[in-house]
Amino acid sequence: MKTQISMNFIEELRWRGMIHDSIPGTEEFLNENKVSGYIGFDPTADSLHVGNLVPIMMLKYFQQAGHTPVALVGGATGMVGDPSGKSEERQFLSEEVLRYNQECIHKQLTHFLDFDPAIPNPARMVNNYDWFKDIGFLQFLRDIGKHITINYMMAKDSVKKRLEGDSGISYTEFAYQLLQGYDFLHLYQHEQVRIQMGGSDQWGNLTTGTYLISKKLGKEAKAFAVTCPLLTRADGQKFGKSAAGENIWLDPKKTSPYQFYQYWINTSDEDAEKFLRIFSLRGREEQQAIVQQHQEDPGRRQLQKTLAADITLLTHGQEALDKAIELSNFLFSRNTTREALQKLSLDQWEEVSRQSTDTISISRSRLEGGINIVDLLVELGITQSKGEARRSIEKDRSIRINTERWEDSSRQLNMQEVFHNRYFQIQKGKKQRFIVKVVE
RNA sequence: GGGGAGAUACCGAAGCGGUCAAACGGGGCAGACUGUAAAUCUGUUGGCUUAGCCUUCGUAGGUUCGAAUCCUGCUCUCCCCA
Repeated sequence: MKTQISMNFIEELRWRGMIHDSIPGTEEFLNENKVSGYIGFDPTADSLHVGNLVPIMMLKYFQQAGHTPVALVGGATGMVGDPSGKSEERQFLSEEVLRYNQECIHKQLTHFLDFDPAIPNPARMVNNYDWFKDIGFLQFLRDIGKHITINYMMAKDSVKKRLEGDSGISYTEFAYQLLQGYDFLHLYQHEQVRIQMGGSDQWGNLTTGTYLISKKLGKEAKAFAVTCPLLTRADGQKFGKSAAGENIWLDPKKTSPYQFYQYWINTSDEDAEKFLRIFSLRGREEQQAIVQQHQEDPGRRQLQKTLAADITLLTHGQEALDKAIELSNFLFSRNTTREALQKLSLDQWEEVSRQSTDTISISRSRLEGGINIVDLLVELGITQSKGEARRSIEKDRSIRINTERWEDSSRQLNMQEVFHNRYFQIQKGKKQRFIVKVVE
C-alpha cells in the first residue's frame, strides 16, 4: 500500500464532500505542518461496518496527505457510552468483550491504513483504556474537571437533547465528553496529535477537547478539529444497512465479499456519485470521467461498478474482489441458463458456493425420494411459510430453479435438478439468488 | 398522592357485540417497465393437511348463542393536577 502522495488534506476532503465543519485555521495549519490526527472508534462490536467507512477514509486521506493517522479504540469510553445521537442510556459491555472487539477492529484497520514503520508517517493505534485505567477519580476531578464548567457541558447539543427528553441522562454519560476531551489532551501531550476528526455528531465532543487543551496548556497550544457530514441515502434508508436493517460488516465472515460487493452495486444513481467521491481513491478527473461515462450510457452502470469494485478492493483485497465480480456476473448474467449451469464443472460450483454466504444446504436423504417444492423453500429459509412459498410460486411466479420458472407448487423436486450430484440454484425474484448444496 | 386517556398485526392507525384474520397509510415481498438505478402502475403481506380449520386485537378471568368490541382484576404507557 503506497500512501506517500502529498497533498492538501482539507482541499482533498472538500472536493470529496467530506467536510461538515472545521475549526478556523485548520487548513493553513495542516499545510504548514505535518502532524498527527486521530479518530475514535467504538468497540461495541467485533467488526467495523460500512458506516465506519467514512471516518476510516478520512484517516486514509489524512495519511495520504503526509500526516500521521492515529486510530483510537475507545476501550475506556466504550465502557461509559457516548450520549451523542442516542435517545437512551446505553448498556454496558463487559471488559472482556470490549478487549476482544478492540483486537478485531485493529486488524481490520490494517487494510486501510499503512502501519509500516519504515515509512515516515506510519499509522498508529491507541487504546484510551491504557491511560484511563490508572487515573483516580480525585485526580481526574482536580486535573480536568476544574477546567470545564457545568454550564459549558450543558450547552452541548447531545446533553441538551437528553435534558429535554424523557429518559434523562445519567451522570456517567454526562461526563462522557470530559473523557473524550481528555483523550485529545492526552494525545496532544504524549503523541503529538494536533487534530481530531469525526462525524458531524461528534462536533461537540471534539470542541470540548480543543477547549480543554487551550484551558490546560494555554493559548499557544494549537488544536484543531474537522467533522464530516453523516451519510444519507436518497431513498431515506439508513446508509450502510441492508434492506432488513442489518449492518453491512467489513468482516468477510459476517458479510461475504460477494454480499458486500452487491450492497454497493445496488447503489442508486442518485447516491453513487456522492459515494464514489468519498470512498474511491481515484482522483478528481478520473472520477469525473467515470461520472460522464455513466451519464452517456447509464445502462452500463459504470458508476456503480467502479464504486463497488473500489471499495471491495480496499476492504477485502484483489482476490476477493475478483471472485465477487465473477460470482455476480455468473448469477446475474442474462446468458446464464440451465444449460450454462449444466456445463459448470464441479470445481466451478465449489468455487461459486464458497464465495457466497447465500449458499445453503440440504441433506441428500431429504432430496433423494423427491421433496415438495414448498417444503424445500421453507426448509431452506427462502420463504417464511408454506403459504408464502405457494404464493411466490403460483401468484408471484417468482421462483426459479436453475434459472427456469417453477410453475407448480405441488410438483416434487428431486435429484434431477442437482448437478454433479451436489449443487443447484434457486432464485426468488430478481435479486435473491441462492446456491444450494446437497450434503450427506 | 388525585384525576383522565390508552394498549390492535412489522410500524402508524381505524374498528366499539355478529357480515373481523380485522379498513386505511407506511414498510416488506413480488410482477410490469428498466439498467441488479429511480419514479410509476399492479398484486400480495398470521398459520395450516386451504370450498375448511387453527392462532391472533396488553394480560388473566367473566357476561353472551356469539367479544378486538361489554364487565372485573392485573401489567405497562401517556396526559393533567398535587
